[in-house]
Amino acid sequence: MATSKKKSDTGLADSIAPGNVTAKDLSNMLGIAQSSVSRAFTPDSRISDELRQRIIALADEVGYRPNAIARSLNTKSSGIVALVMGDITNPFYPEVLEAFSYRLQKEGKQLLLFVVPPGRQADDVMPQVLQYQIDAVIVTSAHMSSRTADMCCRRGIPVIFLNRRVKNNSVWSVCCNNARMGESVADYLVERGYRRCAFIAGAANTSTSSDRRRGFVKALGRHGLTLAASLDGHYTYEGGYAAAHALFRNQKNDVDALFCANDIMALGALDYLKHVAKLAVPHDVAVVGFDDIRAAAFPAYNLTTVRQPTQEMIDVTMRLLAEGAPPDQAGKALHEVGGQLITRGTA
Amino acid sequence: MATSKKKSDTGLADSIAPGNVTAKDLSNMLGIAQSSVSRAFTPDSRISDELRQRIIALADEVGYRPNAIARSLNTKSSGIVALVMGDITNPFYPEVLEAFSYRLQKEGKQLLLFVVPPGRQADDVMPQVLQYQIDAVIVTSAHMSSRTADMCCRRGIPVIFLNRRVKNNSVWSVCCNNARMGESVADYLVERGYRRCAFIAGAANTSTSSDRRRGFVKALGRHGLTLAASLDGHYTYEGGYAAAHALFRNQKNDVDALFCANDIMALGALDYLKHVAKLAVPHDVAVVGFDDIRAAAFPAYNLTTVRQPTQEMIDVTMRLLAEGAPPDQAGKALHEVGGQLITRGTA
DNA sequence: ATGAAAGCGCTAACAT
DNA sequence: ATGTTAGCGCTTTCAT
Repeated sequence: MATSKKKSDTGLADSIAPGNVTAKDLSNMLGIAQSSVSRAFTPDSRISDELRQRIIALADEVGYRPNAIARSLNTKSSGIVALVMGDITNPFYPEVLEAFSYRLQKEGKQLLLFVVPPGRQADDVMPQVLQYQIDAVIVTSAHMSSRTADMCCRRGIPVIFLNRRVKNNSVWSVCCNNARMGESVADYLVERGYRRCAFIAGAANTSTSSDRRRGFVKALGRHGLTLAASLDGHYTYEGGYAAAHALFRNQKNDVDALFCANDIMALGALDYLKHVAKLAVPHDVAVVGFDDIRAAAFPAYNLTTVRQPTQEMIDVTMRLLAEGAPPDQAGKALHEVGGQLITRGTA
Repeated sequence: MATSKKKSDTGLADSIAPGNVTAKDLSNMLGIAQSSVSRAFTPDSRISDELRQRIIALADEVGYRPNAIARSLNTKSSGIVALVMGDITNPFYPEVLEAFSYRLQKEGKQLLLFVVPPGRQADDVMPQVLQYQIDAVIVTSAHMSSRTADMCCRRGIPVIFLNRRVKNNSVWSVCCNNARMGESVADYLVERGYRRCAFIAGAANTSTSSDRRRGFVKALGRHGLTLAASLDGHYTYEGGYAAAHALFRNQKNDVDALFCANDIMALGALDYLKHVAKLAVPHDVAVVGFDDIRAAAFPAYNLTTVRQPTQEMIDVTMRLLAEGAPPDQAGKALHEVGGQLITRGTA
């Protein structure tokens, strides 16, 4: 029981009080240079296979792993990607989050998450985020000022907007072809005989909502129609519900189809129409959403919607990250990937 | 326009090429010691108010913020809390995530998120996580071996299981009073006249599911009843749907009430019962869930369920983190907070 | 109260 | 291929 109580003294780590073995400890135990230990954990570094094996073996035995913080300090890259997300209440975003997490894990990167509270901006959290030598910032469903985006850019931190188009051309945007899909929805509804089509918008000022609306209106125009109504549903369930309420409370028949800028609003609208207004969907009124969240396929809703190509959007995002280049001034800062109309029971 | 192009040369940071101003730069500009800059950003440190003001003022002007990575390196604490989450598909967990994120933001801490893919364990990601000098690990809805938990503990990293009870007494558990609420559900169903009650379990081996079941069975026993059936629904929508299908496909009337170990299974069961089996809920069969996710209140489901006190659970978790102490050997490693039965239309 | 100097644990030149 | 030596940007003694 004569276990020595010395610590970091002889350089031989006590096997009884492990926890934080360092590269120095390891090198002492093996009688080699500390830098060799570092090399053993650096791919493509000049070190003999034999030495690397010995180092790794001992490392496994004593539970050594390089300290990522120390590494980050001199490489100036932490291996951490920040994801700034508003509106996590919308089930679409947890789906994005899940996919993103898997993707980053595969690349050995970490995911630092910020949920932006309703009514606040991504800007508020950025100063904090930037203290961590983040490799990149992905902003989704949240607003960030050009000023802040530029600040990141100047620090060499790429900023990518996912599911938001942004004017600022020091950042990338990755989106679904929203306007085009808006057109598809209009074409589909008109083809099915609907003529008095309304639009339930998401949050004001969001490109996704206005792009979808623009395409929708444009295609209606091609059929000689105009928008029967347009309300703001704030991208929330409650907003969709309230919009449907506003449109149908008087049983007036001005509207026979509802295109909602996202699914969660569509669910809210459906719940009002079916359970409160007691209308028959799609007979009395059709409803179409956008995103194709999981619940859209539940029998209770069975929602016709536009599927966002989440996986492809993330693939593009990761590719942009890997390239690391900021968008060229020329302008092509927007990447669009194609959505798909999924027809179910509501339209 | 004679802006000098020198950089980090005289020590005077160029105002045209900022990005990474360091404490050293700042101290040079002010003709003071770098350690004073550090002190200016350290609460309760010995520095005159006057000097601190000057430093902060300049820092704001040039956009200096202390490098969190460098700070972490010598304080050995990164200000980052890791959240390891399985099953993000269950809407309950995004709700937890949101609340947790807000809470950590309030304390100035960062949230590192890991989503554990289905079929894998939290153990797989822990070695990676530990490289980052994490302040604590919260595990929710995922399994982690005692071995891994002990490893964290030995490194001085507190591990807290949220919504999972665990035998290992080097970690804390924070749960709802699951067994008690299971009893409440049974009492409620029996009181409403249901006699042939089935249980749809979550993932096998999870304490939450078995605790809820145990309480449920116990209370049924008090009323002289036994469990009419018990199936595994794996805590998923599809699992709940499949379980209901298995129980009701033959229109046999062995069961008149279903207690599902979580809400998302209950939604699956409800969708099958109402839209496929065309049964009347709650007339033909009652359904009760657990969690009180947002969708439980949607008119399409209107689910009677047990509300988990998410906020309180997180409060307790944060308090444990602040205290930092590992559970005392004596055993009281489990914190239970009270749930609440929310009666709606399905039972 | 402030300055000087020694690390935190690693990576990245340099040597050899 | 390996060892030696400087840092990365801070915090923290230790002086003064």
